[in-house]
Amino acid sequence: MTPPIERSAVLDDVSKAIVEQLQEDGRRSYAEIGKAVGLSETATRQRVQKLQEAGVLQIVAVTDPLQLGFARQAMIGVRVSGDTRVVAGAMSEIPGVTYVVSTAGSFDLLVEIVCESDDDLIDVLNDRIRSLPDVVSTETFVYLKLHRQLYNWGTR
Amino acid sequence: MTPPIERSAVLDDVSKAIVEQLQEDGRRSYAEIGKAVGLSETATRQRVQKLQEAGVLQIVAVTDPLQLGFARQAMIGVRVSGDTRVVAGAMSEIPGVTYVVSTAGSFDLLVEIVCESDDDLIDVLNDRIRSLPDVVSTETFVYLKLHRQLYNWGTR
DNA sequence: AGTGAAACGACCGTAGA
DNA sequence: TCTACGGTCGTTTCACT
Repeated sequence: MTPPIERSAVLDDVSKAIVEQLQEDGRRSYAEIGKAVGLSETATRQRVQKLQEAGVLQIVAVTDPLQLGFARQAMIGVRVSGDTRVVAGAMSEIPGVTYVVSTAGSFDLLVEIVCESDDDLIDVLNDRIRSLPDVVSTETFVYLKLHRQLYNWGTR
Repeated sequence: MTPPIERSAVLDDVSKAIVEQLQEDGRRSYAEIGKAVGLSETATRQRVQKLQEAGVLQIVAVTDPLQLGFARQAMIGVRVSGDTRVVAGAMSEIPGVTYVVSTAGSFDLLVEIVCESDDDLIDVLNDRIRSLPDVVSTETFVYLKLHRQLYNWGTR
């Protein structure tokens, strides 16, 4: 007898509803959220706290780079010789690097960069990324328009 | 005479400090933030409100896909014939698509997907992405490990 | 755009089912 | 793990600089 397939039991329906509320407004009061999901203020607060401690949920301020004067964004595909983890660690330390992920495919790493101008982008690419020992080659994809950016998936 | 170069005057130093506080904890009280940046609670709240209305700042819950049972993530490089904007719009509607950006380079679009399994990934890729009229070809980069993810850049 | 004060509401610990 | 409750603190409005 095989056990029934268990679907991500991390969040029950009530917690999902709570998270949805917080995705709309991260500062919504626990009392209001509780009213919406049918729970007391205390219980709501306890659930949110547990989710945060478990690292499932975090409530943070998110800013728009364009509005802060960072007009240039790009994704860099990187091919690496040797340990990708070491290179990934080095990449993560570079100012303006907002995203580093190891991948399977024709790139070993994908690295997202945010900067003020084309000149900054060239500087970072040459001085900080391509100059790293194990970086074999890179390919740059300059952002033209961000169409969609979701910080969450899986709650609705 | 040329005017002096103006550096993103959207945020003065005080507002930057406020945003930094909220990046650490999106629910930190305005009173506490005000104390840290040397402003009254009211003034602090007014500044945050203005930033939110201007779309510079938003305070939201961010969840970890892995902990919610979405074990498979991938970036898809897409080559498109015709209007990339139309294709980008169609991509944005696909469930599990968390990121869509138009790029200059050997891909026209970069699309990030979050799903539960390899089977789901194959389904989305074939049934939803590669089946779109103007999609010429795709290249998939399956995520092995997310090293760094910043939701902000430019405040510190 | 900022402060300060007063009324209100949210937050947070504790107690108990 | 939930509800109930009271003390404390944060939020909100308003009058004013």
